[in-house]
Amino acid sequence: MRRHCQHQWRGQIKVCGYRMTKPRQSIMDVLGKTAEHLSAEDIYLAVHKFYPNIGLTTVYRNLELLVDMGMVVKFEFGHGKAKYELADEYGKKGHHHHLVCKKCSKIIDYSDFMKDEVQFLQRTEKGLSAKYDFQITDHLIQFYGYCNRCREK
Amino acid sequence: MRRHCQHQWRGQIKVCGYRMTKPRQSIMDVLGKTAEHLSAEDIYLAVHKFYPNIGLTTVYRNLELLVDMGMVVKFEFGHGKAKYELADEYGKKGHHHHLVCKKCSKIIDYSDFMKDEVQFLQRTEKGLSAKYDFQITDHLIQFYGYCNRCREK
DNA sequence: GTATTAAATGAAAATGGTTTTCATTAAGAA
DNA sequence: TTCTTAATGAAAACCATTTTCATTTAATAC
Repeated sequence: MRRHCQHQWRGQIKVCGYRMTKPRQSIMDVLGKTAEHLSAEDIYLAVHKFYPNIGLTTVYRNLELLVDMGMVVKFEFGHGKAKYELADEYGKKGHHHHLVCKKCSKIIDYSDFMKDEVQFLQRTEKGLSAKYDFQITDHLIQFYGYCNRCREK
Repeated sequence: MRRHCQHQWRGQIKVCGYRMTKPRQSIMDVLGKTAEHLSAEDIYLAVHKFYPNIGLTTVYRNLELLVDMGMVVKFEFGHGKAKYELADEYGKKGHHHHLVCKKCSKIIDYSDFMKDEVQFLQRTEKGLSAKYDFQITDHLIQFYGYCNRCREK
């Protein structure tokens, strides 16, 4: 897969038989420009600034579509609202995981220590697939705890 | 921590300044007896059979309390309802993780390949804590995919 | 450019898991 | 047994997300 690129997005959507609409484009733009982990409402508000006609429903619908197409990833960090980010291949962040603060909900992206992780995942996925006859397509690795500001000194 | 044991539960609750009530006891009983991953409603229905006065509200309230006390773990597998199980130290399952089928939502517990995992976690947590000044208390590792019945052959 | 047609949209209503409110009950100490 | 306060249950509220449905619009054909 290639890097973040509008033409690729558009192409992908066309190829899949969908139309390139203004709301669709706007949502992708917002996701492409932020480094944050946005909720549907966050995205709605951001798009609303330059495209005030957008409806929250449309945001949800398009996010679902983009997630299905693999261009966006949905995360549930456990505070009610789902968060969305561009998939590795479409965003500028590259492959990363998250540290989640249990107090302030701050989320830190990290992409260190990935060699270890890849090794661990390869071995484990192989072993699990075989033992449980289960086709693994995906994994979730998240660390929870307290960030420096929330930790009692 | 010690093994699954009613007297420990009760003691723990008392020690924390809470009262031992019939609904509380019932919820712990249900969680202690099942091997499944129960939702609040599942627990409500199970308790309801032998304690028909139980209210769903009470189930939610007590689950929250038990989670706070660390006796129960809450999981969000991503299909709307949270699932609950006894914490490692209180249940009979021991430390384990989950394989989640994206189609039928079946959840398989596994506790194999843990040596690798422990190694990976130790190294990674150590590295992340230091680099991001973040106190890690907890982690979530989950594999998603298709179980043998849902996988197109 | 215009007509055509099905996909996409937006507003409002519905959904459904979870939380809150509040009057009542009951656990545990005195 | 009394007393205090935590705990309970029913009903209502909450709130993120989905559904409904009439209207708009992107993309294709003319």
